[in-house]
Amino acid sequence: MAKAVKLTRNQQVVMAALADASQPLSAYQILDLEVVRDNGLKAPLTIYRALEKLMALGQVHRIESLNAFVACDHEPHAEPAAFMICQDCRCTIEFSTTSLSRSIARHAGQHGFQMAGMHLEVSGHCEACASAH
Amino acid sequence: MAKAVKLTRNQQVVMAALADASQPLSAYQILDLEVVRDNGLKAPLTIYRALEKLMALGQVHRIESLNAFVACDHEPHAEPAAFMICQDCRCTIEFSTTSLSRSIARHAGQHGFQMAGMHLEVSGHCEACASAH
DNA sequence: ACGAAAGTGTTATGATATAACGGTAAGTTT
DNA sequence: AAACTTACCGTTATATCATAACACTTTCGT
Repeated sequence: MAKAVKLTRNQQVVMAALADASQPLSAYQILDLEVVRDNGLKAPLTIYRALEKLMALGQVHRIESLNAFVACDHEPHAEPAAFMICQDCRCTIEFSTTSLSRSIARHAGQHGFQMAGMHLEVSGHCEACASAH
Repeated sequence: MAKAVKLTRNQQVVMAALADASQPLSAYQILDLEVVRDNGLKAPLTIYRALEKLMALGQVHRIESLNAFVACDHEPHAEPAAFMICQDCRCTIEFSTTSLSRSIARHAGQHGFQMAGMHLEVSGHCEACASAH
C-alpha cells in the first residue's frame, strides 16, 4: 500500500473533492464546491496550498492544458505523468509511462539534453464519446 | 518550401518577435517588447489574436507549462509537438514525434481512446546548462 | 517545555486570457 | 465597379488563474 502520509483537514477536503470529480477541476472550481466551502475553505490560496502539497505527494497531478487538477488514481507516484483527455466530456485517463519515458530520455540524451521529468497530454475522444459520435 | 501564407502586419510583428527570442515568450512579454509597441500593438487581445492565427498555421506553438509561445523552427506543421525545456535557461528545443506519436496513438487505442493530438513537454537541463552544473 | 517546521487565514495584487462591440480591409462573385 | 463575405482590427471591460506578504496557530521531534 501507499505510504500513509497524514493529510491536514484542508488537504483532505481538497483531495476528496478531486477524487469525487469526473473530470479535472480548476482551483476555483474546487473553491466553489459546497462541500469545500462548508468546511471553511474560502480563499484561493487555501486551495492552492493544499494542491501544492498533494502534488508533492504525487496524489494529485496538474493538467497543464486545462489549468486544472486531477486526483491520481494509481499509487501515488513521482513518475512522469501522462494523460488522455477527452475533448468532449473532459474526462481524463492517466496512464503509465515507464517504458515511454525511458525512450524519451534516450532521445533527449541524443540532443545533449538531460531529462528530469516530462508531461504528456494526449487529446482526443474517450471510448464513450467516440461511440456516441 | 512551406506554403506561403500571407501574414498581416500584426501577425508578422508577433512572429518576428518570437523568432528573435531565445526562449518562449508570454503574450504579455511580447506586448512589452519595444519592437512590438512601436508597431502599434498595444492591447493583449491584439497579441492573442495574432498568436491564434500563427498557431493555426503551425508556425507557433504553445508551451503549456510556461503559458508561453515559441516560434516553430521546423517547417510549419500540424504534427504533434514535443519540446525539451531547460529549467535553467528556459531555452526550448523542439523535436519530432513521428515515431513516438504512432506508438502513443496505439497505446491510447488500447484504452479505447481515439487520439486526435498530443503535447509533450520534457523538462531538464540543456547541454550548455548541464555542463555548467 | 521548548523550538523548529509546516500549515493557516486574510488581504491585496499580479499574471494570463477572453467577451462584446463596432469598425476596417481585402477577397470573390456578379 | 458594386455588392457581398470573410477575416482582421481597436477599444474597453472583465473573467480566470496564481502568488506575495504578514501575522498567527498547529504539529511534532527532542
